[in-house]
Amino acid sequence: MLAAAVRLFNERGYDATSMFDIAESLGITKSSVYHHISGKEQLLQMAMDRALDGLFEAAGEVKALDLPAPERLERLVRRSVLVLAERFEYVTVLLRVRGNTEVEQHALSRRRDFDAILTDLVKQAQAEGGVRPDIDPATAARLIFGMVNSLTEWYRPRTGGAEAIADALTRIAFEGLRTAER
Amino acid sequence: MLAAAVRLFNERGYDATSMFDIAESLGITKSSVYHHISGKEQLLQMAMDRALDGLFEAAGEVKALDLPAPERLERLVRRSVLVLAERFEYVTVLLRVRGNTEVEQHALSRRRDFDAILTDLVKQAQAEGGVRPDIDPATAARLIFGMVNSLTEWYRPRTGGAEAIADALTRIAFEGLRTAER
DNA sequence: TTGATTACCGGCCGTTCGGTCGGTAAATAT
DNA sequence: ATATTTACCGACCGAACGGCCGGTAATCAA
Repeated sequence: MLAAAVRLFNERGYDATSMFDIAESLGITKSSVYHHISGKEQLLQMAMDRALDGLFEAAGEVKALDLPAPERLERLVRRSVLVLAERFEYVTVLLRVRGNTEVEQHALSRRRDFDAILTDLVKQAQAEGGVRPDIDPATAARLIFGMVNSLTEWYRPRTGGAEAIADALTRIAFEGLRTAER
Repeated sequence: MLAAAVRLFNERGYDATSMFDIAESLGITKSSVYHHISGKEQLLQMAMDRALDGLFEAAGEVKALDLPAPERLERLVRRSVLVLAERFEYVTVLLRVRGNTEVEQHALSRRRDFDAILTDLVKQAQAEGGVRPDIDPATAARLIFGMVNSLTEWYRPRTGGAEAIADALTRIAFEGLRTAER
């Protein structure tokens, strides 16, 4: 049921999806939906938590690695792409909330926490050398993860391996588009 | 009035913004709003057009330049950042629509046209050399512009020059985060 | 077999929304 | 001074929404 709801949220947007729509897509009535969940917001909450848990899990694993910071940064970028691909629809929901309700604001708060972890990792990588120090760490972190998050706009899980995308993305992020000579 | 509406759209989302909200923020009544415009969707339409016109204008100007493709690509990326900063709220609205109505689908169609222009430019740049050929042009175009578009998520026009952001972004996009040696 | 739990349903309620309509007051033109 | 256009308003409408309630049918435990 969560899956059905999330699919509709992404198709039409959270606000534009009615409880009737969700019920209809499951072949039951609206009343029956309320037998299983407490309300529309709970579905949103569950979806966002699923996405956030995946991201923090990835961050935790990478943190535990005994590697130089630039290496850890690259791993986290790559892992984030894979989490996004795995939990695609949930992450898509997460990245669209505007903070209108308390539930949404709590999710935004967790996103900011994740952001802080990233910024810190970039900062470390710059300090250790291996990542260019001429870009503000917070800006770099946001740009790189802006690129990652933009996947929700066009990537479709069916299309093919998330690894190929992760490769292309990390290559651009760390080596850039420009070829060495010309 | 368009500016007031767009501000609210971005604060709470298009669906969550009522015509009453818009009227209230202008100090007039809902009925008065309808004296000036035909409906809520027209406001959305106008906002999205303002954003799209800016982007296509930038694309047209860059196309007219007598420069190698990689150079034109970099200019377009930079110009896009500046357009996004200039027409920030309008672009933000544009990048949030899901295609629920005909008006929205028309905007999405124009976005796809812009995307095609970009992909083509990347392809040319790869053919001329100067941009790494080992990444699918469509993927590269989407990732780079995903990074650009992600600015709507955190950039705030007040904060400071858009040029600084444009510098950081093009540096990452073309040269990458990694330093040459370490 | 019986009792309880679980899944489901039709019908309803209060609210909010986008939009309309008839009419008034101010500004502008003649 | 008068006519016309422009800006605005209060009251209202039908539709859609999230959610609730009382009740029924199926499932399952004893």
